[in-house]
Amino acid sequence: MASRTIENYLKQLWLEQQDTRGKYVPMGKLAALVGVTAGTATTMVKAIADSGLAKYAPRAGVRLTKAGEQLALHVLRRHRLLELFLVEVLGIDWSDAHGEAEELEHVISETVLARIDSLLGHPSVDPHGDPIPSSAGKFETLELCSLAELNTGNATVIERIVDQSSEFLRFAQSSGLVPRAQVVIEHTNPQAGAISARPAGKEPVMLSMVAAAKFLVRPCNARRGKRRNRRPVPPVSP
Amino acid sequence: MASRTIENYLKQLWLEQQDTRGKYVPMGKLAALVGVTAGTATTMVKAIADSGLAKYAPRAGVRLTKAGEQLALHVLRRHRLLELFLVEVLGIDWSDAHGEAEELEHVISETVLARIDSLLGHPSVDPHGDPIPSSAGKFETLELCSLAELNTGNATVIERIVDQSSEFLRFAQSSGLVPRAQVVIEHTNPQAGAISARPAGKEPVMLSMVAAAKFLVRPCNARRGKRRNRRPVPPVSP
DNA sequence: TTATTTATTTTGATTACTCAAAGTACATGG
DNA sequence: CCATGTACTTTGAGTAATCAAAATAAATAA
Ligand SMILES: [Mn+2]
Ligand SMILES: [Mn+2]
Ligand SMILES: [Mn+2]
Ligand SMILES: [Mn+2]
Repeated sequence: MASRTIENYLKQLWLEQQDTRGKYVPMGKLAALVGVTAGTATTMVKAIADSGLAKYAPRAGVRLTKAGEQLALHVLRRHRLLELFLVEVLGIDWSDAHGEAEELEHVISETVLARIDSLLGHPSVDPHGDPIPSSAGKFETLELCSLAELNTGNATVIERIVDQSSEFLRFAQSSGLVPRAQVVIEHTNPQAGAISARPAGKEPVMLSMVAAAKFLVRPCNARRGKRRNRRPVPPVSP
Repeated sequence: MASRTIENYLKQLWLEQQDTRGKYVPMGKLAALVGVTAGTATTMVKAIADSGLAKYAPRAGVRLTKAGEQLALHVLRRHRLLELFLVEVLGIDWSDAHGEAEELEHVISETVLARIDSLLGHPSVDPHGDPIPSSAGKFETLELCSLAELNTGNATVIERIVDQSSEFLRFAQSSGLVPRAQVVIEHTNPQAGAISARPAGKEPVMLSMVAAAKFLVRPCNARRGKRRNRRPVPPVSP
């Protein structure tokens, strides 16, 4: 069994290598994500590679093997099911669930996880709209675009929020910008780099393009003029 | 914050020193309970003593200080609330709950614990009938006697079971000898060192005195003739 | 191309926990 | 009062994870 330290490395690696088909994750990046020095990451990655869970290319970076991906997906499944459980069953605040799950994901047994899963009705997304991998390690992502890509007058439903920081989540919740909320784009101002979005039954909210890009929505009908190459897979978060 | 290793030492120490007012717990005993060699226990206990959580007397043993007791009681509270939660909310098997809680007790946050506590309605005993310390670290024990101390014809209610091993718990459950179950003593045979107990609506069960002593009951009216000094506090289990 | 900056790796040390085995204290029983 | 066995402590060594700082490689700028 992988230690909790290694589980964390694997999960961060998976999240990071998701969008970069085939590219290696640089050591510095991984170190920052896990929260250790680069030297520590190098040492750990070599150990992980020795156990067959990753491929390590000195001075280039690291990438999970199939085995490593499977293990990472199981950790991710535990994490996201736990997040949903904490929010839905225990009433833990949305913005705190992530931190709690970060610890629990390493100690929960398969038995308990299975009970949680069935208690929640085998859900497919966590409280942030992030997809939950199946127990077989299968993982599906919807094609979504973000609030930043919509024009004035468009109406959509928020499906997913790709920022786990409690501050941002608290802001999102207090504005009414939560998964499953209907939203209308009131104004777009490309010059100012900002838009105004109004969640159904709430006050309009000003969002910078950076902030707007964190809200993934559906349907994604009307595209802004300049867009040509839609991003293939949205950035993924724990 | 105490590491999970130290939390385990503290909890075992507390359970062990409960009934022995003032006596020191010998190193060998503690080592066996925690599952390490005697040398390891000695080293750890010296560290624990240095941090003020226990008093260590070489060649005599170790005893928790007030501070150590408080910490131990918080771990015990987490353990027992989790056991009840696993059984009541998640439907985990009675006999598995202990092992699961043994891990979870070290990672659950105060916030999550408080939610669990209120979800369960601030319970006072865990699934084995063991009392749950209050969040302030207060701890109450009922005066109970055991099935082994009753005479033929006596009827009582099982309040508590003082053996956490899954095998014993599975046996107890399948026999109907669970907390809150009504039981009648059908026969006592001091010569054979065995009794026969019949749970309401179930078949009678043969129990050795050792096994019978693991079921604590109430009311405790009729005492066997030979008993004079009733045990002050019953043995405690995690 | 050479020099400088930046990213990465290596080295040496530290902390927490553990065991095996050697050494020491002590109760006990002759 | 010595001899011995048992319980306990000490010692030496190992594993997992970490950091700070020195060494190295690669990318970039001059
Ligand atoms: Mn984690
Ligand atoms: Mn999430
Ligand atoms: Mn434990
Ligand atoms: Mn218990």
